[in-house]
Amino acid sequence: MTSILEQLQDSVSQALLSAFGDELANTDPLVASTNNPKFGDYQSNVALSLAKPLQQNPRAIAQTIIAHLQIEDMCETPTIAGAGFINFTLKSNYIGQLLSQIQSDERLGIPRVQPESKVIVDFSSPNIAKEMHVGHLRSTIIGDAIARILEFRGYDVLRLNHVGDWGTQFGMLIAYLREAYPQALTTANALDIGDLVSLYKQAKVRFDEDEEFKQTARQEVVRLQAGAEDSLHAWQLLCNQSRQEFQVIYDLLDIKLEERGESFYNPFLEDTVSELKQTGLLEESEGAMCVFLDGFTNKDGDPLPLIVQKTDGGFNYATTDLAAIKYRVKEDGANKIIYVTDAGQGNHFAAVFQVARKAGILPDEVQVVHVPFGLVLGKDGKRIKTRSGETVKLKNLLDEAVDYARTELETRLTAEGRKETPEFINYVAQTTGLSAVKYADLSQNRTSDYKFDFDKMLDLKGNTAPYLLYAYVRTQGISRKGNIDFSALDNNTEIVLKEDAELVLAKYILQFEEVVKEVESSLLPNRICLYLFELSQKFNQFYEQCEILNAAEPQKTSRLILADLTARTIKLGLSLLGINVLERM
RNA sequence: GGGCGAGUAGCUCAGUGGAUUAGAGCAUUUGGCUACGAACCAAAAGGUCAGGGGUUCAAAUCCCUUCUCGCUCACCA
Repeated sequence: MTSILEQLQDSVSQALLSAFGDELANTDPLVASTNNPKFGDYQSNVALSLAKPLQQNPRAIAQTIIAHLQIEDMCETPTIAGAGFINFTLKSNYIGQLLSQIQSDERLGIPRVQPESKVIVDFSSPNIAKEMHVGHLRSTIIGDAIARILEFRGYDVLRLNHVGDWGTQFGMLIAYLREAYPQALTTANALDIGDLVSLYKQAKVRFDEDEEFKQTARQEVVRLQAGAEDSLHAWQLLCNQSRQEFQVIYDLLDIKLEERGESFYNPFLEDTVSELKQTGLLEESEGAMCVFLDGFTNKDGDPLPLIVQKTDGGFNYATTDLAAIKYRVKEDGANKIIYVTDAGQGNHFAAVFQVARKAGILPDEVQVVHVPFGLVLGKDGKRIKTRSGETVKLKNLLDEAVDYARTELETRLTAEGRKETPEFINYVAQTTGLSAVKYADLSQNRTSDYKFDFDKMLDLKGNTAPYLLYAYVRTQGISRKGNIDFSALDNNTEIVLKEDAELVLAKYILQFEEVVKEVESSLLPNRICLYLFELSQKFNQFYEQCEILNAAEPQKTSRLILADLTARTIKLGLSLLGINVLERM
């Protein structure tokens, strides 16, 4: 289905064309929904912007546009307000028709993109031998939501987990274990992940303080990259152990990912560097092989390099990222590559993208997008640091969220005198708790820093997952109470919309398509959250004001359809965020 | 010092050029359960959109500038 917004845009564009000719063929019709119901449902501001080029009074222009508009089916006669705003009010029978259309469609009228194209979403990407922390949580939750949205829209999405299983940090750990806990390098699961984390910290301290150890660690990386068997074996053991830990989190959060770590690109690193050499971009500087960048300078104003081969001969993450781009373009056939990482890596990606373009590794027609997100701050507003100690353990965090939800649920059950099975309680607590964590993260604009606050995150009121879940539960309560099968509702009945609350809800349901399409390009899932929250509010108002089960026909069926469409929109919307609904809670 | 980002109600945040009155939620105050689940709804109160210039018929939004805060600036990722 073409969204109402798109229909109006097309109509206004057509009217501009027939009224003023071809010069206005590419003029943005400036249609948007109104921010105040007294101005109708949609508005176009195009007349004001045309006043100067056309040398006419904007109200006169608006009048001319209206005279050429052909939208009798959708709208009442448009009106002119203020300086020259054109206001559109949808006809209620047209709204009813649209609702009937989406009612019979599993996708609620939202089309798939044509033609299908391939998108890689690179997200989560924890580091081997380290525990996942809240920063990975953001990447994981946001990346998963973006992948789900694009999948729903019909893109061929490849979800890649670019795990940190290579590089200097790794040599550092193996070098340290070799001297401190050699058995860990030969025996599976000799240490648990918590030990590995603290050993990593110790190794890091030595690496920073002890020049000799630093050299040893770097040599270890080189040995690894050269394929030394004992190093590889140790590395494999550590990876497997970490992998099991990650999977616990992914299972809990219902995240599907294909692991393709940095090491995967190891065989291609040398070729990548020689390719750069052939293009003439490569230069040696202070012993390292670099490509100097445009627009990046150091303190003295000199150009900054992207280092692709270190003085010791080892490669680094820039090399890996370049090799990964090449592989993803040539082998995976990606049309677009999305990287979901923290905003601090903005410079790195800008540099890598620039070099990849220059070197011809990244063709013009392939899009690369860094999707940054803000820092994770503690409740005190200070950064929760990755490498310097105190991190929130993800598993504990998630468990705590579920426990909180369970306590709250049990209190409520007691207060209401309800008896539920332990299975029900566990399931509801788990869904509510994990949803709350995901939703708290997704409902904020991802570019801003994220203040990590248990109380706020687990608050069951306001713009939170439980509010939406509860709105959904209410819709299902209607069908239970009235013994009504929503899916069996007659979709040939004319939908009658008379009350304000009905109309407001109906129009808002129809805007979901616009929101999904907007998020598809902006990659800001918080827009979906905001929409779902407002939809739930409008439903609650409708629910409060309009009797449903005891209404007379044809109101009753119309209202049941509204309830069903609300429910399906919430369910679909939440599924795009990786959140499951509950029938009862 | 350079680059990037941020500064909107007591708190957490929406809002990437449009309308007398800048929006939510939380917290505060008040009202509503013998209609489908009150985890709800209704109402009140709360703002020189960091400051100053500019562009525009129209600026929280675009440009310039100052201030404050954060992230980042070659062999970690």
